[in-house]
Amino acid sequence: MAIAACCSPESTTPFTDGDAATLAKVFAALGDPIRLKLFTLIARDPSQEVCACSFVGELQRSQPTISHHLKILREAELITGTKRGTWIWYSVNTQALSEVREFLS
Amino acid sequence: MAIAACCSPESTTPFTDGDAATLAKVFAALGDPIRLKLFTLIARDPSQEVCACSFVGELQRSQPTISHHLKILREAELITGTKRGTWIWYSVNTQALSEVREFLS
DNA sequence: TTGATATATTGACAAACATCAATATATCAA
DNA sequence: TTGATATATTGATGTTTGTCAATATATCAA
Repeated sequence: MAIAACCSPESTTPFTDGDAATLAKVFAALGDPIRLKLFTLIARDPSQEVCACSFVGELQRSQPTISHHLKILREAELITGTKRGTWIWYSVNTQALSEVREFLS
Repeated sequence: MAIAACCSPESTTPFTDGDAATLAKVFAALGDPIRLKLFTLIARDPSQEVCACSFVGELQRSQPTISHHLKILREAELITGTKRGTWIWYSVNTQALSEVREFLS
């Protein structure tokens, strides 16, 4: 039987479906060029004070599109936004980031 | 003018469109639960000798679907496959992996 | 050569996604 | 309150994606 010759007798699935889905969601959030730029802009901003209006001009996407992408990054818990007045201040969730880094090690 | 009050005078886009697309492709490759499991199975296998037939049984997807996902991981250069006889031996591209890790630092 | 097996490709389809225009909500300033 | 602005939501549309059945290609063994 070729199956027996080829397949390991039993390899355990690396993690639960839930864990895989959660982690995949994080990677998928970074798996779009616009979101990757958004994330990098937020991560590299020393003041960590960013409003979406700057993103619109820089990334050449409409305001609803930027808003949509920021939501996906938020839901993946890669960034957090704090509303202060009319603006929202974004910063990177370093905890989530280090978990991703740990997975890749 | 609120624009002037809110936006930084000029923040440079983090990287070129090409670089963003390439890196996004890598993250997108990991942005699916099945591919995340595939990648982990390959990465954690001490022998680094894996054939797709084991993946089919383990991940409960058809052979064409597994083949399709492996192709996406290969095209993102996260894994490499070496054909020896009828089987393909997969291993993780550690170079690409460390580049991703570096980006997240 | 013939049969069995490992993997890839094609074609099709439903679901998810990226995008924008229009509209809504919330906050500040006058 | 009224006007301006920052952000979110809705609805629509074209594109991409995940999936499988069917088929093709390649390799090994008898």
